[in-house]
Amino acid sequence: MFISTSGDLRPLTTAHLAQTMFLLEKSTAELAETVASELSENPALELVDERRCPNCNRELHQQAHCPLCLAHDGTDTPIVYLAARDLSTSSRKEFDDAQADRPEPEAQEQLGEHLLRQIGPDLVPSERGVAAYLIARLDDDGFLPEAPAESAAYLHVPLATVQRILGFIQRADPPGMGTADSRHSLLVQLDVLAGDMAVPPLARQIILECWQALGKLDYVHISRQLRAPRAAVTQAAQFIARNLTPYPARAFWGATNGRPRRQQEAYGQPDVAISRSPNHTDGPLVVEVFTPYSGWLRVNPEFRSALRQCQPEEREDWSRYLQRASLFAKCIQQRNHTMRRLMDAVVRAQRGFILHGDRHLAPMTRAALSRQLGVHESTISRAVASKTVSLPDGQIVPLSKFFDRSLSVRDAVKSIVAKETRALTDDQIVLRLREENIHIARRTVAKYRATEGILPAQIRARLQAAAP
DNA sequence: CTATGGCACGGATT
DNA sequence: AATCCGTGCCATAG
Repeated sequence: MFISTSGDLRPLTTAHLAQTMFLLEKSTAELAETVASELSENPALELVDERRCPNCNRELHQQAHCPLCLAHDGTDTPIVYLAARDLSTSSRKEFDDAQADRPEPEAQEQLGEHLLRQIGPDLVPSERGVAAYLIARLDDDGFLPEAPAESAAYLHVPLATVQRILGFIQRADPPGMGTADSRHSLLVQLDVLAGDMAVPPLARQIILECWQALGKLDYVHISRQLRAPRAAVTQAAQFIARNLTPYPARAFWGATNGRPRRQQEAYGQPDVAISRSPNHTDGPLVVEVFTPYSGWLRVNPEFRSALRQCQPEEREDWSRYLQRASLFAKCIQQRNHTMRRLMDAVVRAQRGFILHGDRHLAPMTRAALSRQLGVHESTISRAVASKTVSLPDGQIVPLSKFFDRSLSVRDAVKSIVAKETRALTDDQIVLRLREENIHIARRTVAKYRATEGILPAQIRARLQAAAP
């Protein structure tokens, strides 16, 4: 219905196919670079700064798409169109806002720089390389998976140097980075904190001697083992829970409170934006597939005619340019076409999820979708893997979330636990789910709990007893 | 005995 | 061909 773009879109050559795949797996940001460099290298390629409505092909001026086509036809047929990133009007502001207080796409790298800046002044020049190496080796949680001695051997520097630098890293802004594990990290954080606030005397001892019991919130056991009053233990444990984090890297962004660490999903600008139609909130969903350029690509007609009258010795080079430009333009077109069809199918299938949340995610596989669209499975996989989507509520999620087989069930588990009055065991949760016509094994509930960061029933019960 | 987590297997998915 | 996922079995802790 919206496929009125000019020409034949079937892959003509293997080169065409290969390059289209190559382009499909790029995110919008990466595509921007590719297009820019192709434009600068290839004089035969031209960017025409003129936009047309992808539905009716009418020329557009200021608007992102033509209002006639937005006036909805059916009820929930999605409107899918290409939009130049910098011209997208509706969601632009929200992206900026979202980006302001959220982790950047390369949070890891930024965190690294952040650390280096802090400790830089303390280092002699020869130590900077060591510091950079150590920081680069930190994992997602901020731990150093290898022993300092290993790093020292690898870098051919004295162990003492490594230890000195690690000391700086551990005391830098998100405190406790560069330690071996959560336990060491907590101890370091405690030391840092002790500088400017009162730390319960028991806290350190509990972490040192009752690590396992602490994880299980078993205060009775701890107070017996340390021969300390219950109240003091509880107070110390609460201090730990409130002020320290077992995963130092994650504390870099956002607040440290909120115990079941809500791992907020963090991405930069999305590759696709889904929003409600501005006029009819019940109407079709509006889907913007972003392109990194405005206008469209084609072979420069002047270049083509110049070819006829150029010098013979230049002819070969020129026609090579020409061919390459036309191939590139076709591939970009093919990519955009595939992305539009892909998003159209996805949005049709997942309308409920988009509007009403995780619970309504319909099971959908890449394989089935590839059959529906008549493309190869790997095409879908690649296209899905590197893209993010912003939803009407402003969340930015990876496109792959639309293919999560267990999301809706996990959400059901979450809400059952959230509503429970007494802590339910996994078996009881299985029964509750059965009432909602969801049939899964007890073992699976346990797995889902784990991935959602929900504690086992016994510990939840203990928490409930302590809290009110 | 009950609740839970680890390991590993088979089947589906990518 | 490699990976992911749901599940059964078994060991462990309380």
